[in-house]
Amino acid sequence: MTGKNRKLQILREAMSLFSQRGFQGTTTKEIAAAAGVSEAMLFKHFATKQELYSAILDHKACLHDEMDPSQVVAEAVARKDDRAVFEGLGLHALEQHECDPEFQRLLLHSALEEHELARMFWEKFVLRVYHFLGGYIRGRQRDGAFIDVEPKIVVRAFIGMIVHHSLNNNLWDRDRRLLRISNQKAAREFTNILLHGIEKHLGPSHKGKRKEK
Amino acid sequence: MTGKNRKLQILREAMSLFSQRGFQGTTTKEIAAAAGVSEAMLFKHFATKQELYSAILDHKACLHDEMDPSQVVAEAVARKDDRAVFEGLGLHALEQHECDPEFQRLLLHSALEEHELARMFWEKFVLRVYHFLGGYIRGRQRDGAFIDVEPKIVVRAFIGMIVHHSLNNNLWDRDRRLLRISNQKAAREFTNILLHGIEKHLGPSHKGKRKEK
DNA sequence: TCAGATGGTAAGTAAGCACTCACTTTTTAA
DNA sequence: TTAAAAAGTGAGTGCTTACTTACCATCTGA
Repeated sequence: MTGKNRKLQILREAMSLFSQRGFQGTTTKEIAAAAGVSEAMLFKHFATKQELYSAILDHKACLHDEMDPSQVVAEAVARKDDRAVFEGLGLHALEQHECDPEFQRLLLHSALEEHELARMFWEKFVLRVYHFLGGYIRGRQRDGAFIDVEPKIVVRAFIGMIVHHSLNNNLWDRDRRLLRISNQKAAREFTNILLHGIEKHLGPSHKGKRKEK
Repeated sequence: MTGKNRKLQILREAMSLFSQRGFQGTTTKEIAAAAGVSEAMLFKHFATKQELYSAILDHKACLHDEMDPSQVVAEAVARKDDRAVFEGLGLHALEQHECDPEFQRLLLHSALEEHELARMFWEKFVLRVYHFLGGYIRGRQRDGAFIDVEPKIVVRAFIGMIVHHSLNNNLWDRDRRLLRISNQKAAREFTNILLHGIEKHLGPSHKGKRKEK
């Protein structure tokens, strides 16, 4: 097998094992065995175990440059179709998480271990999502379509529903004992809640709640 | 120092270190040093490192028997004050997380490492919250106060906002670069969103959205 | 045909790990 | 007062870890 390919294979196995057991919990012996080579070979490609972790970062970084949230729902944004914007973004995220659950685990491990990967993801991805979605919400507030809440709070609320749901699905409750719904339904219902809330709208002759001081 | 006290002290230091670095990432030497004793002393109190982890479980388990979600907002539930129920529960959770951030980290580590602690927390706490809050929502739906959504989905949405916000605050964005709001405000705003959504309610003469098929 | 690049390994090494043992000091209580 | 129990430790033990060394086998192109 060629050097390039072997290197990639080692990297993939390392990512898989790191995501399962964390950085400290994974031994170079295990990684080498999983990749079907000797430890010596592994250390020919990556001088240290740390370097393997950094390589993951490089490998994933390029992946996330294309992962631009604004692209996913560009058309819905243009049409100002709020439902399509939130539902589209939510569904996209849920499916991303579902088809690559390893990455979510890897991120969590790296956040707990305060690894660079977590910071990178934050800077390169999370900030951008907040900026993009926050901007959209601000625009719709100017249109008079949304109530006057700090957009960041709305973003946090929506991302919270989505991410928490994913985290439940592939960390806490993998066999879906508590809630088993399709990604489509989840995205639709969360969007519903975000846009309409759960109280029945009784028209303007409301029972005069909203005791906002 | 008496045996009981020393044992407790070792346990506390162990919890603190496990929450920072995980089970695998913490050495018995470090724990002993933090507790100000020799490793030999540590192993007199806990036969193995694993036993230390289990002891944490026992130590925290009793703590969470009193931590009954229904107690926190019992009075609001009786009054059917939806806002007070959700806001009260949310605020309680946020403050719990803020005053004991170690526990959240510990839980995450144990979930990733598939430790018993995570399963225990799930069974003893998460299930109960879902049951309690789900029941309340179902009741309010029967009252005609809430729209007809699967209550579990609403619970997941709300818990998602709260937990994700806490996770941001003490894992991803500890210096609150992205969003810095008080727990009160967070609980209030999330509750607002859950109950009312973010679209402006234009009364019944609505622009005929809701294209639900 | 053969030098050197390439892909690969068995067998180390030193440090670190969980855990033990033989032993000393302090406290307790009869 | 004293003996036993309790609190405590220094110096290991054997195993595992990240990483190295010295070496083998198979291509490749001049």
